[in-house]
Amino acid sequence: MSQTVDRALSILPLLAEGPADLGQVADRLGVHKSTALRLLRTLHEHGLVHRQSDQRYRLGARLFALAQEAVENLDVREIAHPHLVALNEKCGHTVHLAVYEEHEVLYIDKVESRYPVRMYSRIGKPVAITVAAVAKLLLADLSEAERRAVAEKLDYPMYTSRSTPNAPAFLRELEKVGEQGWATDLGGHEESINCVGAPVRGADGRVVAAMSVSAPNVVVTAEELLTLLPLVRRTAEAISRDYSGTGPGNTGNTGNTGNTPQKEASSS
Amino acid sequence: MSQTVDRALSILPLLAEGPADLGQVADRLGVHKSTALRLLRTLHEHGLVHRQSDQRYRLGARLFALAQEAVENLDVREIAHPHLVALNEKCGHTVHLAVYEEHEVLYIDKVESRYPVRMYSRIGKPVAITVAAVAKLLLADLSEAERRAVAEKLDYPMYTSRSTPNAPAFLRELEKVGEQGWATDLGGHEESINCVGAPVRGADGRVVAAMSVSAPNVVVTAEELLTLLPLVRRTAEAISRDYSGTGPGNTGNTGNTGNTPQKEASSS
DNA sequence: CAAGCTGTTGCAAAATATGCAACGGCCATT
DNA sequence: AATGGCCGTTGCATATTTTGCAACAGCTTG
Repeated sequence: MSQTVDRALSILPLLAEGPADLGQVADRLGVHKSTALRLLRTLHEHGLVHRQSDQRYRLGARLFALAQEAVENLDVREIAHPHLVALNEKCGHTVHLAVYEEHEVLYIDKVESRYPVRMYSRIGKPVAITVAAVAKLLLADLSEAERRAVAEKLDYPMYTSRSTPNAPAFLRELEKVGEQGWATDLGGHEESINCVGAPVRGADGRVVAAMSVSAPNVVVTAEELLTLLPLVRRTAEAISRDYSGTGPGNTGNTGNTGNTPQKEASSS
Repeated sequence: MSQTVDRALSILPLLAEGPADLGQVADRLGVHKSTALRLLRTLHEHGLVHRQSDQRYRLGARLFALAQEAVENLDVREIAHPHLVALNEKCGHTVHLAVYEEHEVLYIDKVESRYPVRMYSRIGKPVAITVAAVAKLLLADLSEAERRAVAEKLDYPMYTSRSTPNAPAFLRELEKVGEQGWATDLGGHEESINCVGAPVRGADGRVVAAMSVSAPNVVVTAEELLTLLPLVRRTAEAISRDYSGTGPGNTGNTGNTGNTPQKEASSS
């Protein structure tokens, strides 16, 4: 809609691949060097782009800070967090919270396992959408038309032999998940890791987030993990109740507009 | 330099404070609603902004993904990571890696403590710059003029009674840190948490990153933590050697330009 | 039922971004 | 040591793009 802004924003994913110099940016944008320079300068002023010692550009610090602030202001996350911690204290495994947005599912919170074996995942990282328990829960709540549309646009990488192979299988799985109200991922992403998840619902009954407990085979078998299902579901329902209490169905924040409260702090 | 882009980017920090509707955005930008609409649309197309169910806008998912990709492509981080893990395995405490950029210090990697007591901090989060050991290390390497300039622009919040109180004290501390080649934070940020850190240097001897080990009093006393200093310094030097080996002094990446390799995966 | 609010579109005026060409610094080459 | 080439940078005139306006549409509120 706005050409200038469009071009400027196209620089960001480009730099996410790695540092680039002015010429490379201009080429890939298909614009004159001077134009690219001015766009980069504007991005630089806003801290979204940083110029390193060799004069090349890469993504800047403010980007992290923004993403950070954004995720901390998500009210579902705020409400869910203590529940996730409590769940982790009970079972000891890794707990995740995820949301669906714009054809992507991404983690917005995580409580690390107490066991020495940990799994790789990170807040903000897009989820393996075709296999993750949280992804199934979130997609299962979409209308059938939307599900179909999404399912057909996806790739179905075979992470393991138990990964969801194709769109029909995925749609069947989503239907099942939608009916039973919970989901699993049994070695569909990494051979040795299993997950059990449950949905968090708003006041209108729609799924606004999904949570899951994950653990590797070496700690508990899939069957043992499944015994946690009632606990997981109860936790998800507790979050849903808390969440429905605050804002009626939507994603309204707590009302802090205009100033940025620093509620928690970090340490060296 | 580019007004349109400038305005569009100004929307991001605004939304970081919390969701806002069209009118609010237009007002705070000082532009007509239709203008704000078109800017928001462009941001939306790029996924930087998301429209929630109540029609209000907030920061979008792609922002997280971008920040994520960016941090994973930082070569210092990539090189340092195995060393940090190894250090964590030896001592069991939380290990941090941080860089300085554009008047901010921020964490770019973290290995969690193996002890049940953990500390709050998150990758991408700006560091408490006046007290953190890593911040002292990074700022100590700036020229005296820069140090002075930075120190005078800072706030000096008294997190605890042992926080750095003002600019002169901070500058003295930086001088000391620069000379001795290591730094501490003994309860300056949170009363019960101590840190020891050491600098990572590039081939030209300049400090490119800083690492630290942090532990709460309840696990080890400050004196015990200080016995780890040689180990921390050796680790930092090992990282420096690895880092200097790759690119001569700069922040060159590994050469993956044009395609985005998916080297690691997440799980539900 | 009407009034007010919010978001949305088409259009003409005007401000803005664009590409060009020329300059300057830097490194590598001859 | 000198030169050639490369990359980033600037001023300027052209014209493309954005902007604000005014009117419309959809929704909730009085």
